Amino acid sequence: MVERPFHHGNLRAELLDHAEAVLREDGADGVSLRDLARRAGVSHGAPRSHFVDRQSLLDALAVRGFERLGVRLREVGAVDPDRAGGGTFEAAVQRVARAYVDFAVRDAALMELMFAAKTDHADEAVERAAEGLFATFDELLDQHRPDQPMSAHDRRRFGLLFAAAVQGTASLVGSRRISADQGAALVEDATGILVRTFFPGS
Amino acid sequence: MVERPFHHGNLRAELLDHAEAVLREDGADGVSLRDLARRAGVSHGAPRSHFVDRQSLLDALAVRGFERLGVRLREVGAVDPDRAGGGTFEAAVQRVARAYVDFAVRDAALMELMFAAKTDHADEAVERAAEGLFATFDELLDQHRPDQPMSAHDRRRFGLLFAAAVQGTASLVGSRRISADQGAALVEDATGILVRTFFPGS
DNA sequence: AACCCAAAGTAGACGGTGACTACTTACTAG
DNA sequence: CTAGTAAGTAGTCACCGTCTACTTTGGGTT
Repeated sequence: MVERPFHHGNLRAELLDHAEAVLREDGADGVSLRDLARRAGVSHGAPRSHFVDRQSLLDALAVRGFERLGVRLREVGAVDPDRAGGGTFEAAVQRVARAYVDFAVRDAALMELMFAAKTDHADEAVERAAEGLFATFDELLDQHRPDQPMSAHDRRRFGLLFAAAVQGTASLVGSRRISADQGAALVEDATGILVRTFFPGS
Repeated sequence: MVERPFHHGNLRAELLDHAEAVLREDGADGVSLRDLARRAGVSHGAPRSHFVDRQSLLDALAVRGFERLGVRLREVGAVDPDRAGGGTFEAAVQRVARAYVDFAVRDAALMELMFAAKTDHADEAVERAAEGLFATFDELLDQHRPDQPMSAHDRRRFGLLFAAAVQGTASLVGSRRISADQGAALVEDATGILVRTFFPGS
């Protein structure tokens, strides 16, 4: 790391890292390309080599967010009989729901970026990343109890209902309309209702 | 309305009207105090007499949004036996849910403002307006069928679950993760499940 | 009627920002 | 060795939010 006259290679990632920190601290409005350049010790025009736009920087943050959230949900969502706290399908869904809301609490501003209302047409990479997250939901649902098969129609319903429940709770918590604790209880309640509705036998 | 050298009285409302239009057209980022002043035919410093901040203008928009949404939901939420399309409790809840999502579709950017992730402490007026909306939910629930009384605990649960469902759907639709039609079907499904869970007899 | 005073609007300035352009440096493939 | 390209620099421009000092307006007070 000796005296690099020109930055060498990882500026894009460094900018995104700083941006993530600023985002957590001051929200999306606090994210300025010039400030990020300053933090990276680079001229104010340098970010333009990696992001044509300020919006494209924010989009890249959103993509990262979707990926990070997806990884976290997959970590937590496996139906593992040996896992402490229950290896049932419902337990796995509960863990995913809880992790989703936790993510929204910790990174409320990032979450807002990921689910921002698009006036003009959205960035393609963001859309792909979002679809990837929904695909992760579907993977999770494929772990349901094989003795109670789910029709394709019902799996789709469950996926959407689950997404609405966790996203709604995330939105309410992120905007401080309810507390983080209330959010945790709420999403647990909602998930329980969903599981009992689709798997009455449990 | 003849030749008013100084604007006379309704500038605040006019600014908010223009702001609402710009918000719908270009999103919150497109709302500029100077631009609004220009549209109102007023000097660039004039808005400062009514809004100390750009943020305070946006907060006022959010308050207006909560009020408008509340009015709409009350219009639609009465359990009226004579109403076409069903005077049952479930029908009323369905209409409210549908109106909520419709609002989010039509005014996605405004909705985003209303449920923005607050980094610093929120505006007091916005919080009051938001609480007013939740109070409207509670009013609606008080119309439930008297032959199946609801405990205070369950009413609270229902209110939060309903809020999460409609807000989650609104968020998914507003961010174009699902289409408006999918959102309408989704929120209907969710509401149906909620009603059947809390009023199994229906 | 004269005065005062607060509210509302004007005008100018300052620093910060996103975006654009022309230029330079470093690296790499042929 | 060299040509070409990706990455970074530096300067400029228009716009914006905010601050300050000043002016206009109109309603009460005495």
